[in-house]
Amino acid sequence: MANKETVKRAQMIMGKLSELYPDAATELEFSTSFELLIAVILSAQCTDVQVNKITKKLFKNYSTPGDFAGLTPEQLALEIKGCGLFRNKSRFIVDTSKIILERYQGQVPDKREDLEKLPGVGRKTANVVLGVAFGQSTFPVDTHVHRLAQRWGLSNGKGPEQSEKDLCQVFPEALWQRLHHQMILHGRRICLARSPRCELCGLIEVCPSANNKGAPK
DNA sequence: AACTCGGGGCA
DNA sequence: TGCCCAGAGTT
Repeated sequence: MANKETVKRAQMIMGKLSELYPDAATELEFSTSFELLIAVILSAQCTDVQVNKITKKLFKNYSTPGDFAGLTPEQLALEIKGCGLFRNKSRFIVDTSKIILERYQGQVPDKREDLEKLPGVGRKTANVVLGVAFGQSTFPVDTHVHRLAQRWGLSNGKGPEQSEKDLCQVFPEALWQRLHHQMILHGRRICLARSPRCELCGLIEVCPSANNKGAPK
């Protein structure tokens, strides 16, 4: 359990983030849970804007797990160029579509254990799908969220799963999805991985790592 | 634990 | 023009 100081700092951070990024939410556009799943797989190491361009085009020609299961990875690779890692992603998507078709009657599973068995779906992707498509309370932790949790002293550097646990302890459940997006925005714009732009940061009074004083990097 | 995939975004 | 990834799988 987090100590009192940590909880208090978390509350202040939460307040600042809601001022800085009041409307943060997923930018992924989708009309079915399957389309969301594909979009999230495509979004690895890539922006949501770029993913939206690709999925929009893609789903004019293919829309169901059956459609994608009928493709070869090489065929699909041609359709999803532009979001990076396309050979891996096309293989993941074809294999995942086959499994959804054969094992889950064409429906995207809504249980974590099932989602995480799908090729290309790890903890972070499963958390996004569970949260956005199925309305479950999850805190997706990517590299940005993990890094900020360390710098803010809300977690102890034992990997993203530990960050997820710790963040869920100190932040109210109703705000997990929003905080996830707020932290991603802040991580990309201000709290950069290599050289954080503390001079532009609105959380400088609250951050134990601000300007490299003390605390985790 | 380190490596791989890849084109967009940004300095 | 070079560097870093809005991750997950493999070795």
